[in-house]
Amino acid sequence: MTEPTPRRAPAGAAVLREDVTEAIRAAVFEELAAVGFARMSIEGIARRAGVGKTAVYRRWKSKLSLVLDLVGAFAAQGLPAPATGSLYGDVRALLEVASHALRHPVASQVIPDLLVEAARNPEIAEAVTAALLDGQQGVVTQIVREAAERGELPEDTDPGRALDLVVGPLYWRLVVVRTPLPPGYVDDLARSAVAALKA
Amino acid sequence: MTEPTPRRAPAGAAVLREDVTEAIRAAVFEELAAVGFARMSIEGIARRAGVGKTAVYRRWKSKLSLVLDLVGAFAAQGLPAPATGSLYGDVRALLEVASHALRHPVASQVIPDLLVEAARNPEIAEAVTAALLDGQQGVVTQIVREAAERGELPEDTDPGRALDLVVGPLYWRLVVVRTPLPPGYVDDLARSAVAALKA
DNA sequence: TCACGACGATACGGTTGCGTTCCGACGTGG
DNA sequence: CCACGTCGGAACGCAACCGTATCGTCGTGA
Repeated sequence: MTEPTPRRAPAGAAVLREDVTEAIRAAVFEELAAVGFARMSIEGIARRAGVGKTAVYRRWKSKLSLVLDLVGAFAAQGLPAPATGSLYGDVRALLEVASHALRHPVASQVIPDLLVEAARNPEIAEAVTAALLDGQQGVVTQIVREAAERGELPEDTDPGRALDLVVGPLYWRLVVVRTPLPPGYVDDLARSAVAALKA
Repeated sequence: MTEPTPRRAPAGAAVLREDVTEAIRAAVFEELAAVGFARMSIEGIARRAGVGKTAVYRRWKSKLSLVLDLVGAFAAQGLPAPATGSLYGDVRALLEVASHALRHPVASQVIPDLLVEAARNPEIAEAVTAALLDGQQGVVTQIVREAAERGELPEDTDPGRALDLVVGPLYWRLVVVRTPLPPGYVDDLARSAVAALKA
């Protein structure tokens, strides 16, 4: 007489298993990309990760804290500021990194999804701001400051507006319009952004 | 003996009542802004509109067709193209209209929510594109063409990229960053966009 | 005048996810 | 060597919403 139901795989030990934790993390990103934060469920995450619901609840107390934790981990990474020696070079490098990130299929779904959710949930707003916006703002602020020191930009250039001019068009194109970028688009965009900043 | 439960209000006639239809429409926008498309339910709409679920199902067969119908109604309106006689004036007028729309609390929630949903649902994508993006693209295309005729822009200016440069920064600022606009921001942005286009 | 059909209300069975609680299996650290 | 605590799995009661059906009420158009 064989087992009527297939026996489950060997279980863990008296310590949270890191491979299980990692599987959950990965599943959250996939689920977030596939259905969005609003539709995402703990059951769906556990199903996708191939773990029990209990494994999730043992680590996080809710869907929100789970996502906040993951987003926070992103924030800790930080974003390296380019220092190419010219405003155009710096802007172009920043746009290159950003366009690479926003073309990633998971990121291009997750980021706007969380941004929309942030408009309804202050906790998400804070986490996303810290993870994405603050980093970009910091980089742009530094780029502007260095350009001002070189005399490429006026001293009183507003870094906030600079961020809008540099990142706004790319985000609009990649996330809102969602049309493929023609060759040389990022270069053209960097050129346009520099012209806009100097105006 | 009085009524144990309060009797319901007088009911309708053998024709779909327009006031009920309108109440549902309004409730959909409010619900869409409050909880988003993903979380929105027919029951919630009926509750908010103060009507029975049947009144909704009598008009639309699903949440999706309901939203598609409403979005489609927006598309029909069309967007007037400014003709101020100068590229700066036209761009400024367009940004003025757009910033006014995106500052409306309902629109600033509903539009990005539907755009995110559009990335997952082709039907929503088509409706939103027709309702919002095509209109804006058309206006920008005309503005660019007229500016080219005046010699303000090169003949080969790409209208698609022009839309990115004009609308992108404003959308980023109002919908993504969600920071209040300083005085004169739209004027500065129009100036910057014109400089970017000419570069 | 009166049949028709929309109205709100209510109830139905079904589905999904919630958060919790068991369970037996299992491996690690004391 | 063995107690501890995690493992996946299963089931729990609860809540919300689905889409449909059936009420009695009531206004309109023929």
